[in-house]
Amino acid sequence: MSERRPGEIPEATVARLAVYLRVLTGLVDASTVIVSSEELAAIAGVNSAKLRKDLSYLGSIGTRGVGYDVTLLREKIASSLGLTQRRTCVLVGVGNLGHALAGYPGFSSRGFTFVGYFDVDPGRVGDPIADSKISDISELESVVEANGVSIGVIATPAEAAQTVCDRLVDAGVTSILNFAPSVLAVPDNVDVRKVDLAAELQILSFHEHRKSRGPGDGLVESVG
Amino acid sequence: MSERRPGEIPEATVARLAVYLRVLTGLVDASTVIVSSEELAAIAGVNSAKLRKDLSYLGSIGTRGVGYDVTLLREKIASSLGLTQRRTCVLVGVGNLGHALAGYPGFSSRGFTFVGYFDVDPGRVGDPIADSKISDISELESVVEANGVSIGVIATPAEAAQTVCDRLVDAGVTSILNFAPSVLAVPDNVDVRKVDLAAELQILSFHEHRKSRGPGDGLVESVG
DNA sequence: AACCGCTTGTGAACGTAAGAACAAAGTCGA
DNA sequence: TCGACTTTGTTCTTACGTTCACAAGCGGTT
Repeated sequence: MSERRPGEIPEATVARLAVYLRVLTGLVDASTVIVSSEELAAIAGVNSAKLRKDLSYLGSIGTRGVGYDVTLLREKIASSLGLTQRRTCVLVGVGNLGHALAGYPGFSSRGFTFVGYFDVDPGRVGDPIADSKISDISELESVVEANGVSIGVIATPAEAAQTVCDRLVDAGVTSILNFAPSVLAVPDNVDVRKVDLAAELQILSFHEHRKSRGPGDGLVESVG
Repeated sequence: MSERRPGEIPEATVARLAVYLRVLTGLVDASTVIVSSEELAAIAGVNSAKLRKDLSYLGSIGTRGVGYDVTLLREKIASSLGLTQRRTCVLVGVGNLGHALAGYPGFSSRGFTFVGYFDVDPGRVGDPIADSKISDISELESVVEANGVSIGVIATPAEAAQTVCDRLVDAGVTSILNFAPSVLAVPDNVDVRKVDLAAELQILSFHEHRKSRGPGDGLVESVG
């Protein structure tokens, strides 16, 4: 039992592959040719055994006694993540955060092309954004369908997120990155990842709280 | 074995508590008084057994046969996350993303007070930002120490992140939220959470790739 | 060609998390 | 006051993820 089909990569591993990819790109830029799992793991901030196991899901890439060919490994990871083809995306909700995302250099440099930026606010429509212009939300479906967009990024207020999500899914989008603080309901074939900024701070707050109580005593506070 | 000390809440649970908290705040606004684990789980998008187990770490809060008192539960979660006291934060790196974060309403409304916004660029210093002004990075330490800042948010380019991180830690910050695409090295007593925007898209890309190959065949691509 | 040292790839042990199922404990109605 | 009904809190099972430890395999050296 628990035989993993070839090509089946665990979720936790996928998330780390993206990190390894970034680190490897840095190594390529530094003209590094070979890297050992120990070195790579140290840079990526993980255990070297974990790194080797992660990479083993992609096949036998390294050379025993030597290490990994940096360029080859980077290509293997990129191909596993499906980054050999550019992917088209749309962004919905162009407030502060939406603007920041549109200007984020990491997206286009990593193979993601934004083919549309949408907002409901007529006052914003037509405004320039990242060498393009903000479009009215009514054009969402036609742009998605015309460009075969597979990824939608939602940066609207929480109230609008589910409606936008439904429209994206109906238009054919099968992956969604959600920055709105709300839980999205989607069909099974659609993947959602959420980035919850306030939640991140709250999680840190929890750890601060725990530290300030001192580790080891759990029942300090009187609830009365 | 594996007895968990009272007050020891699993990481996975902590992350979800923040979600429950947000949902509960919505219910309070809607004047809901009582909610069952089934209802709450549905809204939060989780399994109801998981939700009950999560809440059980906070003690026995619900009433069998009835459900949970919405207000009480919200207070319990807030207190567990250490949100009963306001926490002071600083933001370093005021580019596009930094501005968006500074303007994000979810932070101050949830008990986080930003007492400083810093940047290295002299051209930006003094610019207004979120009813405050951008300060020069040289003032970082004094502001952190004067305000007992516990949380630092890094929104600088990748190259600057580790240096900024070191300075924050030296000044006494014990929790860091990192938006820069880089791995931060910190002492054991410091918590780091990272938000890697490009990685999020890459993870979605992986799932798109997997879907397009069709589920079930793992060895389609010829490697030669 | 045979050996030695190094690093990978992996099997097995451990720990954490998720989900099903049920006993405990409360409310409400008669 | 008693019993039926509802929903929590928890136990147990299964799955997933991490880490250790080492055999397998490769390059360099003699």
